[in-house]
Amino acid sequence: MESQKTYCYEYPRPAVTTDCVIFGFDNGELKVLLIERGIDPFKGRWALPGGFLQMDENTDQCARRELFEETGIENLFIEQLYTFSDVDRDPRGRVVTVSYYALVKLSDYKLQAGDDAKNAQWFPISKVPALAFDHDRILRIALNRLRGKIRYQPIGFELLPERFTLPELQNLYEAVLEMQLDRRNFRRKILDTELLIDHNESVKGLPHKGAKYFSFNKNKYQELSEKGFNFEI
Amino acid sequence: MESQKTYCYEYPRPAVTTDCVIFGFDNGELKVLLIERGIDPFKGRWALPGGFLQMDENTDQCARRELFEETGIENLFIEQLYTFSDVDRDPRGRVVTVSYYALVKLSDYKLQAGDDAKNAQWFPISKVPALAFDHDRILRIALNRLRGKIRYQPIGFELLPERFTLPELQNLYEAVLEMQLDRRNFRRKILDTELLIDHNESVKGLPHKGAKYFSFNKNKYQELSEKGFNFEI
DNA sequence: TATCTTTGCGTTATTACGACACAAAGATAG
DNA sequence: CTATCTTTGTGTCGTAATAACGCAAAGATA
Repeated sequence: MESQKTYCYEYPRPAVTTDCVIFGFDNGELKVLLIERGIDPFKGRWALPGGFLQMDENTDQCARRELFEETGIENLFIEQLYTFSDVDRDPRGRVVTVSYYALVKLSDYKLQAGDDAKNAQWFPISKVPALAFDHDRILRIALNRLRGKIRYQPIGFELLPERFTLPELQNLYEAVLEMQLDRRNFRRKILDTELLIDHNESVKGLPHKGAKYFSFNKNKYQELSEKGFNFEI
Repeated sequence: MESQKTYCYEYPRPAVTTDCVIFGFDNGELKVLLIERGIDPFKGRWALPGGFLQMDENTDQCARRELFEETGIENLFIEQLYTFSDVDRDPRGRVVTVSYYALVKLSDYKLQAGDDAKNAQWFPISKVPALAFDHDRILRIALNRLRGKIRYQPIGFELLPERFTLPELQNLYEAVLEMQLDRRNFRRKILDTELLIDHNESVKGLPHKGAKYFSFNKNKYQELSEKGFNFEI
């Protein structure tokens, strides 16, 4: 039985999808969430979560919806990345994809990823297998964007729990940027922005001095941004 | 007579277009190329040049094609900007547009713009009228991108003739960034990059000292980029 | 009480940057 | 021929940002 094709147009149209590169930070490693494809094409291969644009939503809403459907994650940092439109990028036919990248506080969602019927898994960036479609390329571009952006916008905090220590923050930066930073200079730069709230409480139970907890002062950042302040590491 | 609708799909699909913000620099002013719409919707209003994606081209190719068809301009700097997909952005129906911005050496194309059947015109940024569709928003975002990018990538040269003087280059930066720069510090920063080729020839026929001609050393920039060099003004 | 590891705070040398002074070039006016 | 005018081209100098590094304090263990 042939499927009904009820939506007709004067000129041919590509299908439009969104794909999302979801970054998380855990165990000192930058990770990305991938989904194992259950159907052809690329059955059994890992791919970025994504899906088709519906007629009553824009691509931002589509990306958030797909993300929620496939992982249960809501209300996270998400930003448009790039639109991929090569003629042969999908063997099923002409598909244009608007890609996004998202940052997840992994501490909040550790349990839910993989709960879904679909097989979802966090991969350390260095251990990502060959992906379906042109998703390797999308991931590479997302990574470059993240590396560029984390230096001059305070998006790193989106990857950490609400409360974090300076060594944790530095580990995050070192993992994302793949370079070593001087502990004392990093500390000074971050604290001089006055964007961290000091909780005057330290990590306990370690065999050495525990670091103090901080959290990011979002309100103050917005104030300062409006006055022309620029975050930079 | 109803038009034939011969392209049918199982699910509804948006139309996909590209729109392009074309910047030029002339007479000390940053300008943008607009096209007067000859048909509804927004008949008589000014809009960004653009058109529908064809099935045998990607959006980059589409943007370049449309640009050539409407203005005769070829082989210029062009870069994807952002994809706009709000449900109501086009009164004719669901249209997703992949926007681009382009930089033109106006000196090369002064004559051709406006040659076309369509009415094309260069507008100084400060004198752009209210545009059709959401093109105001696209222009605003393009301008922000240009302002951000010109500071850390040598794209300003794409707006100048092959040979230019340092005062001309500075005028360009001041027009784009809308701020005054110190002549001597600007000079030092630019020359210290060693990316300019000195032609040892000066502007003649002025009632004062003429500035020396330079041109941008594209090869050297690519060399240096690969070694991790970063341009910055 | 000594030891060990990590955090937290400081200093110093070097470099980058902004503000500014002044000479040189090329034309014009007397 | 000389004075003048405008713009280009070069140098200096004080301040601010940055990188490199020393050392004490905290918190646990032996």
